[in-house]
Amino acid sequence: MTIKEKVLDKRSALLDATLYLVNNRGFHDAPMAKIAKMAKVAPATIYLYFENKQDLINQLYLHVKASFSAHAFQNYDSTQPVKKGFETIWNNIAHYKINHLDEAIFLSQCDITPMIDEESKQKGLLHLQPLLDLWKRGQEEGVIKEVSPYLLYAYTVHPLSFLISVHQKEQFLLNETELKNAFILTWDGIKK
Amino acid sequence: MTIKEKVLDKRSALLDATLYLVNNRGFHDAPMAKIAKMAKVAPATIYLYFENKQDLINQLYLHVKASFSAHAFQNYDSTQPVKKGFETIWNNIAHYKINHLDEAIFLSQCDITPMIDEESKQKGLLHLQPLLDLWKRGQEEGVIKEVSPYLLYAYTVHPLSFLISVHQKEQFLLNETELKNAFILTWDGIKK
DNA sequence: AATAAATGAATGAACATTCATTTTTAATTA
DNA sequence: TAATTAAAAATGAATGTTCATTCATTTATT
Repeated sequence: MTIKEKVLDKRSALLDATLYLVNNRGFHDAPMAKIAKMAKVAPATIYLYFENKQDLINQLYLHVKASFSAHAFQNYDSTQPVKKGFETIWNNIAHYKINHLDEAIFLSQCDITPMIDEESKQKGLLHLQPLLDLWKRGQEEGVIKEVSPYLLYAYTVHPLSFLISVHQKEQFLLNETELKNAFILTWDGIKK
Repeated sequence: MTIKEKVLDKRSALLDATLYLVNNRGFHDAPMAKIAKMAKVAPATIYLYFENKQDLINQLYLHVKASFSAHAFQNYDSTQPVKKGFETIWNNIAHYKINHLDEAIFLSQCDITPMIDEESKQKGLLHLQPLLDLWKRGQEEGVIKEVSPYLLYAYTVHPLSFLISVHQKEQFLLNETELKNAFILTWDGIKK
């Protein structure tokens, strides 16, 4: 393991521990000492990698958001037909959430609570541009309803947050069958 | 003002203050001292009305959830046609959220974060039964897709949480026109 | 040997909760 | 009605704990 890897390793362990604790106990019950212990590091070491607790949370948010976005546009080709392209992105997002449950739940928390600086949140939003572009093209082609992208997002991507949350609580099993159903509702909602 | 009113008044002021602070600063940054000050009461007084901070939050949750549910089924008549009945409930919910922004945002936080006991959350869920019954009837009549109520909820009620959150941040104006659009997406999603 | 990274213990602030008193209210008596 | 007393409600200061952050040393790396 190179030096750089070792450093990243420690930073990474800290981010992982923070994610876990914030998810399971909430921001109010994720003390630095616990985070350090879980990352197998002394409390003071956190401050070599992060300015303070708020900075740690902000950086974790941007880290997870970046990983999320990277997955979202895998294999996406902006020349595909609108429905096909949308299906690709939507499925990427759904599978990212299912396979990275903790990250998905953390992001949902961030979207809603005042845990993250507004500034960091704004940074996190930029990633979605290709999806907005696709929707615009869909509307120009008369395939997608002429409504605000906020509505489109609310009715296509956001429902997954809820489904993931009940899936995690084991109140509902979000398997491939249900995912197919979900996509039908998604598409029926926004198609013209 | 009768005695009973006075007592309820203080309890009420405490619930209001808690709602405000948790919404704007987060659970981790809503100290009992601040809550007391905002409710114009001494810190110790809180403990006459609530066991501890967790109990205060739990009771606030149940209080808001009850008020939400009361609104949700206003003027709802279970003998109406499915679409009509659903539209009534959905509109009630939408208008409750728009007219009680703080309450709506607080409920969204509760749904996602580990702020509230699972037990209290379960209690809060019971209120939705009439909507579940309506969906069941809709499916029997062949009007609504044969999918899990979790999916139906995710694609009809849950999107409002997101829309309210961007509405509150003034990134998007959720007025009557947009609400009408939203209902079209809602219905197109779940109708057979 | 010099530099960088990591540590554990120490610090001081913030916090939830308690408790000894004070204040308010209600009930009783004159 | 006014005076007295018992009970209830409310208080502000005090307590003990938890926590984020710092710092003087130690350990690892070059």
